Amino acid sequence: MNVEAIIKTTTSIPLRKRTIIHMQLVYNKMDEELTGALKPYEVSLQQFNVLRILRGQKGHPANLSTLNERMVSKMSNTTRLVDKLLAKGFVRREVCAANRRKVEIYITPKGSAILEEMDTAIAKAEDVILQQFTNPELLQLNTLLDKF
Amino acid sequence: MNVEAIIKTTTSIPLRKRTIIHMQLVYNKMDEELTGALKPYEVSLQQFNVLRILRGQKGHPANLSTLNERMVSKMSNTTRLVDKLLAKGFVRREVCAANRRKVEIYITPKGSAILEEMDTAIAKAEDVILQQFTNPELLQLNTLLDKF
DNA sequence: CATATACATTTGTATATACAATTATTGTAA
DNA sequence: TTACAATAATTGTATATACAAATGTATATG
Repeated sequence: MNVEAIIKTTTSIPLRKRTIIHMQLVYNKMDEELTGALKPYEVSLQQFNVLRILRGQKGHPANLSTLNERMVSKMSNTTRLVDKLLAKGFVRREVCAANRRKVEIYITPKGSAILEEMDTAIAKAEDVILQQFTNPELLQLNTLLDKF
Repeated sequence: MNVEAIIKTTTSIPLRKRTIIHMQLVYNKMDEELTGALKPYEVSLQQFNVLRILRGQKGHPANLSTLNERMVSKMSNTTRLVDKLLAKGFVRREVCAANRRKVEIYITPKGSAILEEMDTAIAKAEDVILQQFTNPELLQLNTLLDKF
């Protein structure tokens, strides 16, 4: 990926600015690839992320604030995101008996099944995104990203 | 930035998946910092980007498709983005005389003045974002990002 | 016990963006 | 020249997201 070619500029960009633009370009590319992989399932990356979190609960329910904490991209409206998953039958939502302010959200068997298919699609997309990288390079990249 | 701590997971994430999540987290953090820097000026990152492109034209106009080509994050509705800059008096829009399908967009003196202020704010935000990096590390990071 | 405060989620509203269809203009080929 | 295709921008509409206010429930304090 050549930054200057993509944003069609001839003048050279200072290193710091270039780094930030670079990150944005890579993110856009990644996002496009991942979102595309999920398109057949008609779920967004955010919705996929929530389903994965719910699976990680291994039968235990999660409430909205827990979901929010664990989401890769926090958002201000998890209620409506869960509404969409609910409409598709991928999750179940109940009022928490012990504390009726809370809700308990579970992934359904239907949600689990579709999630497994999505996993495969996402894994493929990840391979495409990272195809140029060797393992040591990925480690190196992670080390650098830790500095942010 | 510790990925596992941020998304509050105890299980270890495979390197490839971790890299992608890492990129998303860094992007979110960057975006928050940059958007925050622009908040006092009530422009979005996208609008800032367009103003910068227009300045780069050095008096020459840009039409919508040119803007779209050069934007860091492409979008499907540059018309309305320019509408907002127009409403603030930061740009001027004219029908191209040579080809009346095209429009010619110029940055106004008011837009240029405010853009200079934004530059300062953005430069500060960039410093905050990259404060942990040495120059060689930034070069190394750019080299790795090129692989995407 | 009554009242105030904190908590968890939901709802209203404004704004942003994506995608498709439409309009207007220009270029091209029979 | 006329008809058709290509180009450039705009508009309509649906969906997404942010932010603030509202709702309902639980906890703490006098």
